[in-house]
Amino acid sequence: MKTFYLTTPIYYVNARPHLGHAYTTIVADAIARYKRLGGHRVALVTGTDEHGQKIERAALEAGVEPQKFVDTISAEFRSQWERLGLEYTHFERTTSAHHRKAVEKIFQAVQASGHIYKGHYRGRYCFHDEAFVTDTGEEAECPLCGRPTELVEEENYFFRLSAFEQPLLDYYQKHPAFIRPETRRNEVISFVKEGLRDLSISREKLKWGIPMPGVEGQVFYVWFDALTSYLSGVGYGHPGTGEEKFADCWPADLHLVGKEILRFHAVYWPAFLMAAKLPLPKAIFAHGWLIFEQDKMSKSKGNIVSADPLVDAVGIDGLRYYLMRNIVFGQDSTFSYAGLVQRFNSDLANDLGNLASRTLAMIGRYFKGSIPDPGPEAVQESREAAIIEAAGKTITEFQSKFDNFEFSRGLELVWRFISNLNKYLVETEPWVLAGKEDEASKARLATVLYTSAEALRITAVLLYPIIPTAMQKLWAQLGFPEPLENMRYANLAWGQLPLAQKTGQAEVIFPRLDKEKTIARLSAGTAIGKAVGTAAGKATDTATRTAAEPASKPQKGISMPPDATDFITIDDFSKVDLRAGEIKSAERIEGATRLLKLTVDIGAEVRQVLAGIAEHYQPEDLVGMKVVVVANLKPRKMRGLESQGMVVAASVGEEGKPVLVTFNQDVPNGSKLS
RNA sequence: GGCGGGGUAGCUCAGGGGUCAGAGCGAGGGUCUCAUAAUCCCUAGGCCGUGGGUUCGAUUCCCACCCCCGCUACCA
Repeated sequence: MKTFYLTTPIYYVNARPHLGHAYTTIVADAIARYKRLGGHRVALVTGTDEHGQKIERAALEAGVEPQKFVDTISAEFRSQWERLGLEYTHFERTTSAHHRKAVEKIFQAVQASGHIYKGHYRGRYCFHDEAFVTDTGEEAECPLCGRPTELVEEENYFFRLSAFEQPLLDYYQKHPAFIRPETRRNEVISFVKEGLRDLSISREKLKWGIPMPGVEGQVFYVWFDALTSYLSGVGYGHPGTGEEKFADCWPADLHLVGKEILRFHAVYWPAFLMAAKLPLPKAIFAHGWLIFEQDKMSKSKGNIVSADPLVDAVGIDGLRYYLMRNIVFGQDSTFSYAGLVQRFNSDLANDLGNLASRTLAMIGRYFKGSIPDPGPEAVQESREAAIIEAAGKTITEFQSKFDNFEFSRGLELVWRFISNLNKYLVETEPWVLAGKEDEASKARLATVLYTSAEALRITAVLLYPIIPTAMQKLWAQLGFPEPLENMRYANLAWGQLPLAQKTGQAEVIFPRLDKEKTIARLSAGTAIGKAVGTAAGKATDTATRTAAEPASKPQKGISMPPDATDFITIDDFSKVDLRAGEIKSAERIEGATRLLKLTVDIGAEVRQVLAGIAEHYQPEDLVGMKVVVVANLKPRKMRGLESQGMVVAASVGEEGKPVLVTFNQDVPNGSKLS
């Protein structure tokens, strides 16, 4: 059988590893373990994407060579995975020598098939975001930052993406499971149907990249370089043994990506591969984002959640379980400390942990810690038959859910089984049986505790991919000397718990957490970036969206009170020219749901100001209202209209409902606030 | 604007033309005592977004509307 090969994205090193990165990688690790128990050899490649202008610049600002800069951050990713106990077979770096060979090789293959040509790239460019801006008119502003863009032109090499429109559509059609979830697949198809433009794959002005072979002064542009890591990670372009490994692994069985980079994986990547005459990956799964509780954590303040404090609070398995169980894989999910702690207590501590604890305690007490003999079938009752049947069903259905990426559903099934067992113990009352002297009761007691222990054994095997450490502990407590990871689902069936096996040392596997205290502790110490200053710390500031990045939107809501390092001086404050103004007119803007166009009299002049308050204010209610205007804010165009300032409003609640600031007595228009 | 997804109990969601619309969590009450003050049992009376239509009957089908979200290309 071919090795099951899956990948995480290779993470861009302009941001330190955070919970979003950890999420993707944890899922990948869980799938890898699951596949191993399913009898597959598994290759899991993760890594870091280390080229590009952002990196070049961040290194410059940090005062180090780019290579040194990326070495530092890349190492942080590896140490993060180590702290999380994540196992991968290869960590690819795009600055490695063999990756460079792989990029050259695939480029030559694509070139040989005639899909590369030299052309001129002409477009508007935002220097701040280092982004090319398309589909905009003259003097367009950057959609990301609002700053003006400049027209640039350079000679580039292009990939003839347009030639792959139909082949891609055909491929999607023939392989319905290629892009998942379904809704993402629809998006990709509709994107491709609108027509594909050729893609420039090289850059002239960029220095920090892989040089294009045979061409002076051009380096590969991001995706041609980055995506190829999926090939170089399993030996593509490596001389010697690489060939063999590549043949065993490629095509990849699964690329796990965040939804924000799906298009590159579902359109560009297959097109590159088709052009290079390489087989296409079997599946690409785009997961959603973790949306952080906005009043507790705020990206704008730079305190993106790191996985480390979460692990300190609930353990690696607690975090893994939460992410796999609480999130419907593929969908966005709100992340909250309360949810994390609650899941831990109710599912892991109360249900599973307690079941293990009570079962093993009774076996210890009533049978001197040796697995009792359930006796002949005659002494068993319909209750046991029901448990046995439920176990069988759980084993098969759990796998069918997991095979279909429905992790939360699969776990739900296991917990239904666990719940059955807790109920079973209450109904059979082994502690009562233990107090009786007759033979029938003794036999019954043995049956009940065997049943419970055997059910735990099966549960441990099923749950190993999700909560490996805890299940290995349970495994040892059940008395098994060999590692749990050697088990195979194919052999998993009722009745394999060896009789008279001595159980191990009893120990609580999931100690219940004090909810209030844990949440308080988490709220106090989850920020990264500030406290952990290194030469590379600057990278956080330029963080852009990466896989599973939290909070894609500008943060609203109540942010944390500033700590001492956030103080500004009075001079800083006085840079902001705040003026009292009177709203003279207000009207809706066609096609805009949130924006209102206001004219505000600020004394010396009347300004046109656009405000995103249409959802909460009626235009007619605003006229005549005194408001506070930021008068020296750089004008910016929105919806084709220029906004010459902003009105100040409180941002209330999770939705950030705006409440305009006004005065409690009349003030002349133009009064300066200080 | 176009395309796609969605609006169901406090929360996260499932369901699907017809017995009282479901689950988990949370909350309230009760129970046992083997166990991690855990388990187990009972309780929640939710206009199933709004308005029409089809039908003996719609939350489930159709139409319109409102609201939310995603995609609509070269930051990664």
